[in-house]
Amino acid sequence: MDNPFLNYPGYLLRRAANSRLAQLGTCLEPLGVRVTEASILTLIGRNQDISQAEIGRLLSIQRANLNPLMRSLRDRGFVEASQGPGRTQHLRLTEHGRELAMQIQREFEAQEDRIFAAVPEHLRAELVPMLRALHCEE
Amino acid sequence: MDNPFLNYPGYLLRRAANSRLAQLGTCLEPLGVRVTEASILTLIGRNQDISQAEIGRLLSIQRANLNPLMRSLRDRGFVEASQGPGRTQHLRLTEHGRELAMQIQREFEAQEDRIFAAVPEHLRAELVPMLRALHCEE
DNA sequence: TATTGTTATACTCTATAACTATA
DNA sequence: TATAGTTATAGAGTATAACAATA
Repeated sequence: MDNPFLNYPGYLLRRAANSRLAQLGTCLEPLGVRVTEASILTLIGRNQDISQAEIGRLLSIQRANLNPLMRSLRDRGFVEASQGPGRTQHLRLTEHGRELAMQIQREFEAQEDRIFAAVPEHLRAELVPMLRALHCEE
Repeated sequence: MDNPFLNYPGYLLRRAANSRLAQLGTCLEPLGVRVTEASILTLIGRNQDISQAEIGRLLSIQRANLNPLMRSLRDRGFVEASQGPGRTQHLRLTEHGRELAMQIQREFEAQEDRIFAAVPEHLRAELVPMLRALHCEE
C-alpha cells in the first residue's frame, strides 16, 4: 500500500500535533478541563487583570469563540471579572482557580518534558527554533 | 504580557500545523477541494481499487466520518466504485478525478517545498525524522 | 464472528456577521 | 470611530453507538 503522506512534512506535522494534543487532553482529563480551558487559566494566572480580547489575541482565539469558554470558566468558579475601562473586564483567578492552575502547570511541564524526551538528544536544542520556523503567517 | 506558550513545543507544534494546514487549504481552494478530500483522491490515485476502510486506516479517519466524504466525491464525479468481496467497494478515480489528482499533486509538492524552505538549511535533513519522532501513539 | 459500509448524533474548534456598550 | 463583549449560526473534524450486508 502506497502512503505518500508518511514522507510529507505537512502531514507529519499535523499528525504529530494532533497526537500530542490528544495526549495532553488525556492528562488534563482528571482535572476536569480541556486543553483550551487550561491554556486560558494559565494565561490569566500569569497576567492578572488581562481581558478576554487579549487572551484571544495571545491564543489566536476569536472573541466570539472565547465568550462561551469564559462564561463556563466563570460559572465553574475558576475565574472572576471586575469592570475595566469601556466594556473591558479585568479577569483574575479565584482561589479555586489558582489551585487548578497550579495542577495544570504541572501537567503542561510534564507534557513539554515528554515532547523534548521524544526528540533525539542532539536535536533538542533545535526543536523550538525549528517549530517557530515552521509557522507561517498566511 | 507573559505568554509562556511561545516557549512550549506542544503549542508551537499545534500552531505550526494549523498555519500550514490553512496555507494548503488556501492553495487548494481554486481546485474546489479541501485538504482531506485532496488527500483521499491522492490515495485512490496511487492505490487503485483501495477500499474506504483502508483509506480510513491510512489517513486516521473513521469509517463513519469517511462515508459522507466519499459520497460527495462520487457525486461530484471524481471517484467511482465497483463491487469487491463482502461489502467492500473497489475505488478508483474517474478521468475527471485523475486530472484533478494531478493538479492536487502539484499543490502538495509545492506545499512540501515551502515547508522545507522555511527550515534552516542545516536542519532540513532532520525535519522528517524529527516530525516522526514527535508523533506519539498515546 | 469479523469486516465493510451506512446512518444518526453530538461535541470541539473555527469562522462570519451583526448587535450593544463604552472610550 | 474604534474596541470589548455578546449572540447566533454554520462548517469542518472527530467520536461513539447502532444497524445491515457479506465473508
